Amino acid sequence: MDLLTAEETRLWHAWKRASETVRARIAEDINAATGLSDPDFGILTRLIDLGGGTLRQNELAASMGWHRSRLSHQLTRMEQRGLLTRSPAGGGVNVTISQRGQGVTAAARPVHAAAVRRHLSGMLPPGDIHKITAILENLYDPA
Amino acid sequence: MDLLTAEETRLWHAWKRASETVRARIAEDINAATGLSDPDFGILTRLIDLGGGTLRQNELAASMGWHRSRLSHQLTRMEQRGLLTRSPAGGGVNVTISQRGQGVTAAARPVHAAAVRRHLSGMLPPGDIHKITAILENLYDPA
DNA sequence: CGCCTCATGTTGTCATGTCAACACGTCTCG
DNA sequence: CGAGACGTGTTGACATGACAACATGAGGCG
Repeated sequence: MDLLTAEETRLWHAWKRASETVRARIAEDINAATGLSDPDFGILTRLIDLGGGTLRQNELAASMGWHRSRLSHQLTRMEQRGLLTRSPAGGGVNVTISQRGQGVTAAARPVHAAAVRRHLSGMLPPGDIHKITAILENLYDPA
Repeated sequence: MDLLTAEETRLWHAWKRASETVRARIAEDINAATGLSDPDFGILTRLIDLGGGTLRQNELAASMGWHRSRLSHQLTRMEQRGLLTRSPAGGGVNVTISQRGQGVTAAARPVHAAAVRRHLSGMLPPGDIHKITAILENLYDPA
């Protein structure tokens, strides 16, 4: 068949609308409470959780699933706002969270947790969460 | 509890990654085949499917779930590329798809259908599609 | 008519995201 | 050592998206 069936179209529209809406709602909660954007928060938490405060720019990009240039632009903006610092390190660059970055991240975590529950996990059938997670993971990285 | 459990964090990461990846893959298929971006395609199909080729800018914005300024910017770019025209119409503006716009949209539809199947519906457990659609719809517009 | 209000778009500014071109080390191999 | 190849980042140009300020015209009401 050439075109989408009504059921497929409905799935496609629901997917797009849900993706945009959930992302926007959670981002807005975090931003209202802390001034961090969604990309800001993702980077800062990875610096702490994966690197104890410091990561090679390279590894950071891989863990975010981002291209180098995207990360470079984002880090430039975040560095200007004093959330982190960059320093050359043997064939690469180390990214280190600043004190201000640590404080803001600590403040953002519970807000983020509440937002994820309110706008995402709390809206899903409780018994299906594990299965849904597996389906989502398979979408972007098929087994 | 203050912070997310490991299971919740996994869901959140999977959600974000899947949202971005699926959107990007489908958009890239359409763009490679026709030069249209995802917003381009959304607007052109709505002009045809909802208005038979012409819609008030107002209605177009509502059907996309967009703010006026976003639509205005997008239409400016699309008008410059000859995909549509704008003309004042009693207290508003009529947006009309051009012939070129119609041709490109017709070419894009089967590509879009194939992309949705390859990157989204085809990756889901077949028996669960209806349930997943309902879950997604409930996410952005709770019953 | 003259003024006000509201709906509708437009515009400017900035953040975000994508892509291609470039810069700069390190490493290998001659 | 020295010339490339490669890995790693940076930069510039542009598309997209969010938000606020402004322009404009239609309607309502004196």
